[in-house]
Amino acid sequence: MELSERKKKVLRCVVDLYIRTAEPVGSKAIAALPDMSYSSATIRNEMAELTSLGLLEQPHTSAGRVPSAAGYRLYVDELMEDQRLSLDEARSISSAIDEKLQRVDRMLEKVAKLVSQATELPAISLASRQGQATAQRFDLIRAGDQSVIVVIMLSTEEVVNKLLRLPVAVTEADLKVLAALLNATMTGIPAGDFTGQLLEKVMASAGTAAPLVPVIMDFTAETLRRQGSTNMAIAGQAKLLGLPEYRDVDKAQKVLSSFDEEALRDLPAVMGSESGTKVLVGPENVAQELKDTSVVMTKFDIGEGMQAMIGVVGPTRMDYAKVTARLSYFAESLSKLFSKPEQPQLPEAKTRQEE
Amino acid sequence: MELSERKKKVLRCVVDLYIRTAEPVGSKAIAALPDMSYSSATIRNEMAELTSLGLLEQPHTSAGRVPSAAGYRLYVDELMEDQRLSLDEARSISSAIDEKLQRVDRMLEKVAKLVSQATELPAISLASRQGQATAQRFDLIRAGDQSVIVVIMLSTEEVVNKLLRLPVAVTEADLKVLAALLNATMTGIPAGDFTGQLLEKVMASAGTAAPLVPVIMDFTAETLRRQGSTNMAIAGQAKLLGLPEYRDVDKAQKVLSSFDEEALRDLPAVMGSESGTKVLVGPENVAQELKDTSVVMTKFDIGEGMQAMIGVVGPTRMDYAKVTARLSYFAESLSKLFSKPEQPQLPEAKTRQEE
DNA sequence: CGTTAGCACTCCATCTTCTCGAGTGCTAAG
DNA sequence: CTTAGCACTCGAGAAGATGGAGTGCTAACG
Repeated sequence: MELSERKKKVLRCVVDLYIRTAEPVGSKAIAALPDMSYSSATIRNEMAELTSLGLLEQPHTSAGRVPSAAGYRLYVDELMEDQRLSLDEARSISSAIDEKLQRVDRMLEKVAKLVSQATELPAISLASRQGQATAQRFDLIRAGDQSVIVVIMLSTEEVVNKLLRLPVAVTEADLKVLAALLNATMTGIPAGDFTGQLLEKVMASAGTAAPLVPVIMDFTAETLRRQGSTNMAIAGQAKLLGLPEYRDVDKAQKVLSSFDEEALRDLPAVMGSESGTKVLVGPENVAQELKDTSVVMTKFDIGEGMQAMIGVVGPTRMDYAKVTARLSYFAESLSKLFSKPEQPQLPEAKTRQEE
Repeated sequence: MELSERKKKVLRCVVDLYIRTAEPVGSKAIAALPDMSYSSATIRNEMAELTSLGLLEQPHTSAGRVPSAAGYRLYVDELMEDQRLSLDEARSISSAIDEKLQRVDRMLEKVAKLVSQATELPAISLASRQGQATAQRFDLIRAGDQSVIVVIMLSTEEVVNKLLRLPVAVTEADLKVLAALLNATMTGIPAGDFTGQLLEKVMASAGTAAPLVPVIMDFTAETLRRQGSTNMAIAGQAKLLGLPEYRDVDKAQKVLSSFDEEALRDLPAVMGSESGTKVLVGPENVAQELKDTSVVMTKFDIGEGMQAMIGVVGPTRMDYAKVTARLSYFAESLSKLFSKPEQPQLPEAKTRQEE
């Protein structure tokens, strides 16, 4: 069923206005809008029909209308004007991103903070790898008589290390042998296959350096497991409380608690595998706690088999246009930043957008 | 001026009760307490005097009494019964800590979460080093024709690494020379001294590997700077909203915002340098936002020149005895865990306490 | 002299009632 | 098809009424 142009226009106005004011909007308010050339009575009729179509709702008789979940859906999918960032905003965002982002988790924190600032809502950022990581190469550095630094290069191109204290002294020669052994036996093996069996096999050939093996294996397995898991960061939680719909402390607490818990872990599942922005409107939502609450998430690739998502959590009436615009811009900038080889730190080329 | 025993007892009861109920306590409630052998009228007299001494306050005539900041102070300093952990609690806490805590920031997150769970309040954990870190040793590992892994061992005994992509190919020999050069010139130097001058000097001697030098120096300086800074983690923010005093959204928001901002950065300064537990009661507090709010922080050493702090933020009427007991226990367990060499992962010896 | 019972008084929290106004749906005229 | 007009609905917020918890004071008690 297709809506008339006028109905669409009215619906759009209702949503826009509701987004701004957070209060039910009446026919008069719509009629007063600058580019609305009908009287409030006409609008009323249209609104009545939109209501019976399930796109608007009335909190009670004689209150204005509020968009229903279906109404938001339609708005997001069809009616929303895709709001470009102004030049200023784009500039300030990209200069913020430019800073060197060292490690993944630091990066996530930073990004979450930026997104939160840009949207004035709580923001989530997460990154995960698809596929199993394996160790690709081991190096052992002798850091003293009784300490060794283990450096492991992973298939994901990430490098991890750990300083080990030993109860016994080891020689350079020991380490050389051990490193060769590790590279021969423990590379290319997914986390799941680090079993007691493998341990025994490796230790048997390890000679004097045998006591080191279990520790290194533990560390490796742990690291690989961690690689598979999802990192995430949240910022700007307090912003939620500034919004009128969360003046109800109970509601706010539910949402905030769902951050603490692992409830958000399965966001990636909900998002599916395609990149792009998804809007989860109110009841369609992931966690039960998040009625009245929408989640907007953008998924994108950051190279090297990693996927990242950024998103915000806010009231269902949040300004979707603004939020999605900002998220897409962030996503784009970030994936550019990451696909670029880290090394030649070229001054960011002209990637600005028109206003 | 010294209070009579009875006054002390009354004061303690008022605070205890207020902690539990979050409501002004009346004379009758105190008199009804099991080990209170006076009538409500007597208690009333005592309370009136305590009020005129500034230790209690009345929200208004004909409401019960509430401890004043000074009252809390006295309570914390003298009256509080130091509440030992029950055996069960101690056991559950130490088993939680036992898990391997890999990196500092992971560790902080985990600890904050645990503390928050144990106290049912928002918790903060932070760690910082005192003194300047320097690089102690450089190793370069060739990871392919055009990539190198830089491994830096710091004076703090932490090891960091970074994978570098190069625009040019390098040989093992190049790297060996460069590593020697780095170890000769860039070790033992604090972050502040990584100047353009040093860069030029090192590059002059670097030969074919010269292009690598600036990147490594950048990374080193950045790392050292980060070492000096304080890491921190916060958990359980949503718990704040469960407390009656923060049903006032504005108040809650102020406190939660102060987490987001860097307001807490100067907590270390306020804490001074001695180890131990400090209670910052309401108005004595750090940030202006935190009126009505107290902060309990415990500072302790975790070896290798690192100091850590754990603490909670909550209403001034929080259960100080419980909170400090738990914090001290955490602090003790953690500093034990860290002072122990990581390697020989002995089954935790008997460090339980009596009930 | 310290302790306690009794009592008048205060003042907040809570509930009820009332009023006001925004917004609606319907009808009839343009 | 659009618009003006009007009676009607209903919630938000103000105003008022009620009850009870808690106080301070006084006087009696051991």
